Amino acid sequence: MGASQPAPPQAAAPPPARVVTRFAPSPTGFLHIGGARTALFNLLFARHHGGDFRLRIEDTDRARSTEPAIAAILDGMTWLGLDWDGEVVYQFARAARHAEVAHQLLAAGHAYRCYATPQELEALREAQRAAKQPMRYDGRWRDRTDFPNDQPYVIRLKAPRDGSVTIDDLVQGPVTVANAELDDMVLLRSDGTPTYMLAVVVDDHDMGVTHVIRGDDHLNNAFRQLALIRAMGWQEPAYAHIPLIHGSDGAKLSKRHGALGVDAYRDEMGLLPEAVENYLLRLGWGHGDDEIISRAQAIQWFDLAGVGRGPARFDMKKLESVNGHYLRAADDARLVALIAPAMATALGRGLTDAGRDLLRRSMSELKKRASNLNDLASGSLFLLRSRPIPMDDAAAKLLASAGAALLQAARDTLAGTSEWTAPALEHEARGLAEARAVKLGQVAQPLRAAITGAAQSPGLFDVLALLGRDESLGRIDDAIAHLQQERATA
RNA sequence: GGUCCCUUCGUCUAGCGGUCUAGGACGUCGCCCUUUCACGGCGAAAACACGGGUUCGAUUCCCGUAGGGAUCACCA
Repeated sequence: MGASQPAPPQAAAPPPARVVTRFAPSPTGFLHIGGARTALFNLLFARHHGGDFRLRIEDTDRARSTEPAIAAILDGMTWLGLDWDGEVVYQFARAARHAEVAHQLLAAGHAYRCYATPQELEALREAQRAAKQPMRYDGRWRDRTDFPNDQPYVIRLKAPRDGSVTIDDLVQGPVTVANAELDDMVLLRSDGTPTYMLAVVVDDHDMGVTHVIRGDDHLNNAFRQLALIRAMGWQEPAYAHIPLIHGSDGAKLSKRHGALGVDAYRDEMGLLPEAVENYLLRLGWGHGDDEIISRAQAIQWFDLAGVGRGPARFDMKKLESVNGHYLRAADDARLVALIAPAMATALGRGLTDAGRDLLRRSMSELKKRASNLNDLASGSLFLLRSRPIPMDDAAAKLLASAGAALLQAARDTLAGTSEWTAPALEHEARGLAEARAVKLGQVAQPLRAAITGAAQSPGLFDVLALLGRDESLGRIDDAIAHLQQERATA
């Protein structure tokens, strides 16, 4: 600790404070996957300790902050169920309070006016760069009192110059930085607005934040923020700096591999929020061999000590796999509702109640064959198509090589079944295959093509049962008619 | 470049001095199930970055090297 550190405010231990964490995104873009994970960890930690999870929008940069970005962040948080406590705090609205603290520091002698111009500082940096010296403010106004009257000035923190500061980071462990490495940061700009460094510290303090959990790109900032906290004599929060997420190639996450808004994971990739949450939780944190972890279990198990110290790579394949798991576990009616819009678009018409009911009844089979909602929707389309349904190339080939005669025989056999159920239909089909001394597949594949328009589908007899007698027979008739017409024109 | 952080299968991770012939998951490959595709089941290949220490004993502790990352604004 530096010799010039002020004494801790209270020697007596304060009562065990209620844990308060916060997620503080700046609304310059959308809520990306890394931010979502940071928010998740903050939420889980707070809930684990029965505390509060707050949300603060860091919109002090007026030029870069936008309304749509704020809306997108709130939307993304809501979708993922990252429910925050209390009101959202907008940092810009607190600028007066921030300035007040800066002036308080100035009055107490913990801060000073600096009249160096931006050009002057740029020249300083240039000289340092040329001399291969570390680039930092040299404190030229730190002890001066000959202030010009009409010149603009900034307020800088008079930070300790000797000694060092150690942060016992809850993820990174003890990290020590010499005070000589830190320069006197700007608290209040010459236009009177607060800098980020000032704003975070004041807001965290005023919001009662006890644990600052954020990306490790802020680790270096923590030391300067701590100097400010100590100058004010405030209670120091605990810090936890979690590693950033990297792209699949190990480079910093970019548009190419995953650094999209979470809305893209929902709207474009068709992922379920609980799957994204589970994947994010496991990215950088583990609990033994557990992979599928519910929110309730996560709250019970989550701890900062379990967070890895190295950056993790984003792996879309695994996310899809986790999504597939949650898709299969999801409620059928919910899935129907989720894919209905996309299906209506593909079909060019809205879904009828009968159509929705058919989807719901088929869902247990459909969802086993999809790992995201897009595939689920496209894989379900054949059920709702209007006759005659379109054939893909594989299906057309299957029908052509089978021939109309076989289809007709199959149609007659199926039509003769006493009850239109999957077991009964399968029994009939097997009987036909046996009578013709062919494998079941010889009969089933052409039928599948006629019924679904594809070479792959859920179990054929389940589909027949689901579609019903009239629709099924009708589709087979369509295929037969098509084959005969082709032969006639050939 | 200065400072700080990190390093177990391709990827996410378990491991917190002997239980490691290093476990799980995704991916890959093979087999089974089977009317197709999936789901599911079984199995295989696949890792402690390197070099020094400390120790009776290092994946586990310490120090280097290499590699990776973060950060050095009147941005956040």
